[in-house]
Amino acid sequence: MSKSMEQEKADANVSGELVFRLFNEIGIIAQLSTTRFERSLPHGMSRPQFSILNWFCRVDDQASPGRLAQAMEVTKGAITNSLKKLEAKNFITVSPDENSGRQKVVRLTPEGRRARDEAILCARPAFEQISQSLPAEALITLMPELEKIRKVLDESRI
Amino acid sequence: MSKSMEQEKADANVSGELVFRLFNEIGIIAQLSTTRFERSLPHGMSRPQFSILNWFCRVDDQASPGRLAQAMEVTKGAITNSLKKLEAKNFITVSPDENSGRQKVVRLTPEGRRARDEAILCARPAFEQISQSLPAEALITLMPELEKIRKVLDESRI
DNA sequence: GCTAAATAGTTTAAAGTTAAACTAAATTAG
DNA sequence: CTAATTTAGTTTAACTTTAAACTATTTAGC
Repeated sequence: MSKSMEQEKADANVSGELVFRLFNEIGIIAQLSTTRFERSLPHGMSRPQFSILNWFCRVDDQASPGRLAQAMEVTKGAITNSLKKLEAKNFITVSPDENSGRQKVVRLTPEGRRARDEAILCARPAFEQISQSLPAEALITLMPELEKIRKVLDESRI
Repeated sequence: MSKSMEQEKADANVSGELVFRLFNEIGIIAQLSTTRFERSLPHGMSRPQFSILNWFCRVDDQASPGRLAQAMEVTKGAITNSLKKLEAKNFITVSPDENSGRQKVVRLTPEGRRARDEAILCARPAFEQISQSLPAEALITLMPELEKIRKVLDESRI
């Protein structure tokens, strides 16, 4: 046994402290980047609203609210809220599912697709400004690590 | 000129896309980690409330609301809100500044300090569970990069 | 000195989130 | 086949956040 029990405990503390600082840093970055992103979005679109439209363009062209909640990693209530906003803007349609009376089917409208493309165009300058200050290599190293962290949070979800 | 203008533009696009995905990932991690953290906190304490108490323990034993707003990177309104909650719990005191009639002085109370220590104790298991699934080396590599990103966001703040 | 501009905090409105309670529909058991 | 359980979505209450309007104080300019 190369490590004493005390040492292991100390390691755990150090590591716990590290994780804590990590999440603090991530929290602040999320806050700053979200407000910046949202200010650049058109149609009074919010980040969550954009994420849903973007999901439809990248993953599938239809989905139940529950599937969206899982994909976005938010509660069902949050999705109900976002879908209402998007439906009011005619960016999505929500219809009953023929195969299941308790589910619904959400679909992107052509306007929704256009709005998403427009949003990407509007937001690009904000992101590019940042990417100019950050070497791409750093980002490329970062991404897999962050995905790992997300996965751990996901899998140990309560 | 080793790169054509087209290539540079393509790089910018790739980089912009990367930054975008990065912030998306960070947003989800922030959301998941915040809710998990808050569920572990005692006294119905929120992450922002804890952050303020923690700041007093680590940085300075008194501050104006404005200074706290800068440190936490939130608006003044958000700080006003958080300070009210903390004052109601007797975790801080807010008094008029003798040197400036428009400023206030916020101080940690002994109860506040106890609550912060308690919070750290309560939250530790949640963080340690995560740190067991993530190699410490990865976190150590991550931190400076995240700090760099935060700094860029800070400095280019509008 | 007196007016104009900047600064510190508060308040308000609108938005998003979670958690928990609630409805309605589909499964599963017995 | 009926009763209990699980599942899908909605609603509500409580919370946080931003942005903008507003008050009050301080500093600058003339």
